[in-house]
Amino acid sequence: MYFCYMLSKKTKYGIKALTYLARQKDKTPVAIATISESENISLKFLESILLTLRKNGLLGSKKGKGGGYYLLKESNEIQMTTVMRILEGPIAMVPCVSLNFYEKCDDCPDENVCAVNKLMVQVRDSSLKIFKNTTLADLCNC
Amino acid sequence: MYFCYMLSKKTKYGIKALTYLARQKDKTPVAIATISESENISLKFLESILLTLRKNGLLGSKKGKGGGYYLLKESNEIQMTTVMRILEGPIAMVPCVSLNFYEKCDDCPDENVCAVNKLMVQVRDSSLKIFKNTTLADLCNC
DNA sequence: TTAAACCCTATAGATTTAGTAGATTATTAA
DNA sequence: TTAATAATCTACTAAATCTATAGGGTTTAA
Repeated sequence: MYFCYMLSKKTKYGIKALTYLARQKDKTPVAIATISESENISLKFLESILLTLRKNGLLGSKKGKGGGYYLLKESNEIQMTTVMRILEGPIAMVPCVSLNFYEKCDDCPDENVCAVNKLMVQVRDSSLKIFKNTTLADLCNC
Repeated sequence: MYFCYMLSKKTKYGIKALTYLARQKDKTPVAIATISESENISLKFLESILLTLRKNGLLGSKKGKGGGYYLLKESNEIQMTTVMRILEGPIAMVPCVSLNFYEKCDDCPDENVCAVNKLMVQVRDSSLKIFKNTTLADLCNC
């Protein structure tokens, strides 16, 4: 059985890594290898994930000995909408329903009559609400 | 920009075809080609979609001249949970969160502490609620 | 005889999930 | 000051899987 609109491992691992960093007491850098071992994530894959999180302003990094990654904000200031948009892309399941990345369907003459649009608008709104009201702090058990 | 946990065209087309059939006054069979032209869906693709909907008990079919597909139930009796599960697969975005197709993640030692699990349970519940409370009739503007 | 569903196979292209190899940078120890 | 070390960063490659069709032939009923 295939899970069709499935969460990618990229996002899954990214969230796990972020919560790992959120559980740290201070903001001293944590090496990729440390997170990789603790969370059972392929090192090189995690490397690329943390890089995109850094490039999108969620993480800071320090090179060289004693280096690693650290959160740039407090964990209760990081909404899951931000995380999801960076790692997974738009929240909407159809482009014609996306707030930030709207695209018209070429097969659909009128969105206001489209059943798919009507249904997915609701799904988008409810998911968005959850992602907005949940922060990293809510997820990291601390 | 890629939509990562995107709705497949299979599901999209399937929902459109179902609402097309729901809008018919009587239950006389409608040919695939008719739906295909009206909804701008590739004929052969639609063929396979309608076939799976029939095999899963949503549609009836009639072969030969004047044949086609028709709804087996009233449109207000067809929940979108059923449609989504047939076309798209499990509602959950992660196997470890699925009600009907649960699978443990091999990387995750304890689901009760897992941030991804915690978040996705909420998303599953809210999506499920929408799909359960929406029927074909709600979507077909009639 | 014709029009329709049915069934099987193949496939280009995209995406995901990595793996491999090496470059660059910063710290630390000699 | 220099060399070693440890870390991030960059770029290429590749297997596996999934999507969205296309083609062609068979069966059934009017």
